[in-house]
Amino acid sequence: MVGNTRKKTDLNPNNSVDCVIFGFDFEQIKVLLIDRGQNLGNSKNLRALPGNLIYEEEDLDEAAYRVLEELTGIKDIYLEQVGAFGNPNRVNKESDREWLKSIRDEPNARVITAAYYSLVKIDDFVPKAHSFAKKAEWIPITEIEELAFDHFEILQVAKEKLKQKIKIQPIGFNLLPEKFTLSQLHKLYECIFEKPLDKRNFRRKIQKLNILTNLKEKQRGVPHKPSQLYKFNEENYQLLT
Amino acid sequence: MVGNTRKKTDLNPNNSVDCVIFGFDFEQIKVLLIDRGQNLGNSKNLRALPGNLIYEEEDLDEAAYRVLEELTGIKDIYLEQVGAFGNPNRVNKESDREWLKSIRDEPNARVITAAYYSLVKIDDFVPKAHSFAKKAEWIPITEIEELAFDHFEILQVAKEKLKQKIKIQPIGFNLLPEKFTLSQLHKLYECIFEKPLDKRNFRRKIQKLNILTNLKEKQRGVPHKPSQLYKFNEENYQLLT
DNA sequence: ATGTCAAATTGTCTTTTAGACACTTTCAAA
DNA sequence: TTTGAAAGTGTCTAAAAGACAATTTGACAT
Repeated sequence: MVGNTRKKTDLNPNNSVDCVIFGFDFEQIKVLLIDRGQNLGNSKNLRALPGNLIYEEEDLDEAAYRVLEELTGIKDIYLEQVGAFGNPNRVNKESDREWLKSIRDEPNARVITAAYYSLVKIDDFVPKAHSFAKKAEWIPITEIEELAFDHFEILQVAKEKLKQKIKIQPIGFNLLPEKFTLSQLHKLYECIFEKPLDKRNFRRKIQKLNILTNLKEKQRGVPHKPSQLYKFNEENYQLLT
Repeated sequence: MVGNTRKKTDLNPNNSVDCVIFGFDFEQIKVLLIDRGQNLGNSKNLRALPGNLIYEEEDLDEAAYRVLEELTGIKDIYLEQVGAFGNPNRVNKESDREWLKSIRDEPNARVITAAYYSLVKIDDFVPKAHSFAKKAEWIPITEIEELAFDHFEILQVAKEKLKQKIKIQPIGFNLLPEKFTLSQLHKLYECIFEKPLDKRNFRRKIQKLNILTNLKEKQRGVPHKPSQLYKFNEENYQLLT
């Protein structure tokens, strides 16, 4: 699917994709959320997952990649489908209805969404003052209590799928920069599983996978013993399959 | 959602559910498929997964339960979502287009489907000569090579999800009658994993779960040592969580 | 130069789980 | 009573998971 000659009327008014974009800042897991900038008298200005209607001639995965690129400019992102969400009431909050009226041609259409989650190196998308600022923000996952539509529910399911997936496949590297330390990887796993993991056992287990390359290079400028830097070894990883 | 006063015009022309219904006859895994009864000159009469458009006011899960009940008469079935499938070309086979023309008001609509799989006691639905016969049949999964639409792909994904799920949760009981033997359960797991499993190791593992009740009752009329009968122990199972 | 702080790094022992492996028992039918 | 066919059963080994604490290293302050 190429070209940007699509018109708004090529949109499928009944189907959307929504993306749970996970990031990691070495301290906590964050999720990229949209601030819709509503100032409604009574109801809260709830944030939302980035998402949009799909085009009539567009595959679902394709639409998810498109939405992510439109929002963050990032291509070749790690993406997994979470599932389909189609509760007829998913759109019934007053503030959500208001918002749809302002952006959709058919604000009352019943919309079924295909949810995805993606893992992103957090520095690849820094909300800037003049771009999306006030529109897209990294929010710590622990601070998210309520979202627009059924997005909070989607987030919970996505979190669960991520936990399951990372037990089976070492996809965590998608959340880290090229060079990282074992402590950072360790912290990442603790954040995902939401519980402490024994340092020695974790290191043993991850090293046995044989998918880390020691860069023979050390952290610099830290006020304590500097850590070895590693990178993800794509070739060895492929051999596992 | 109650009442059967829905009209055909209440259907959402863009969204459907499709169900992979697994059964087990103590020998192999079977899937309940629809014979669309097409006699087309050139192309094959491909079978399809049971599925249908959803109603505008219907939840996805609800629609899956409805489709299953309409087809089999079975309620309270084990159901899991597989995911959303929305390739714009999923409907492009000639025979599929023909068929849609014969049953849909908007045969050219782009349809995104939410796929589910369900586990069924095979005797709960016996296709009979005068009911669905020639319309719905149990087909051994190993014999399925091609299906209508993208249903073969959906089947593959459903199979994979089932494999993953049953490693974590003992959902296999949904495929067996009230009373069953350990050998039958063993055979079931072998069929799902598509490989032989050691008898003693399997028995040890399943018994340690402590979710089987020995009925102190034996198989009768078999020309060999009769087997103990067991039932699934719901209470102990709940305690595991 | 020396000491202190903070995080990095490392190994052993125990428990649990997975996997390989073969003989005896029990009923029905001949 | 013999035979056939599947049921039932235990041990040993290997691998994985989990608990647990002391030493090392560089930056910085003194």
